[in-house]
Amino acid sequence: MKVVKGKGAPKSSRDALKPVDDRVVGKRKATAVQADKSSKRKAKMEKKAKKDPNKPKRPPSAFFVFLEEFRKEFKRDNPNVKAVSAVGKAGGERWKSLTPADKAPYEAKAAKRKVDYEKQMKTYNKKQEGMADDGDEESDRSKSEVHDEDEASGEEAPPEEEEDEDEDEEEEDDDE
DNA sequence: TGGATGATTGTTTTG
DNA sequence: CAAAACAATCATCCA
Repeated sequence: MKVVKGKGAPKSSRDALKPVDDRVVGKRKATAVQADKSSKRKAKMEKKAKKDPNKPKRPPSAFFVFLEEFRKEFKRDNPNVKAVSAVGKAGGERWKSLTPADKAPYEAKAAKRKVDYEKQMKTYNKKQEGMADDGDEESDRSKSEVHDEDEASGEEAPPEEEEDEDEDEEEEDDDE
């Protein structure tokens, strides 16, 4: 559990879907936050920036998959709300409200996303293979993967479009 | 004009 | 093993 932001309110606040503020943007904090390094991506970067030409982005977690759908609904119910934080908060609360069974489909999708990501990594690794920038990196792992060029190394998604989970997903969660 | 931020949680990544 | 950063989104904001 992360207890960094204070959030003194016990789970009560989370339980009840309290209306989120409409406009959260604009205020930021106090006109003194961007004074960091407005240059690259986020204010995090300390100093070492890795220069990656085109590295595949990380696969969205189940939460993000759920969020994508949730955002649509959220906007439907709150077309006036235009704050990413609003959806994020609402989504987070709702996410915790879902049962593992509900998250299952999302997780399944996220899992698929991850597999796809691995494929992208293989392609990405392949590129790196030709580009010997620094000489380091592992070396045995790519070889085994690249070995087969049937589907794994196939950069394009395989024709097999298995949609969703045909397996049993209803994981009867009895615990909670 | 365009990068940046805010907020959520989960996964990926790196040390 | 653990901590950090980053993944999407989108209106708003500063130089």
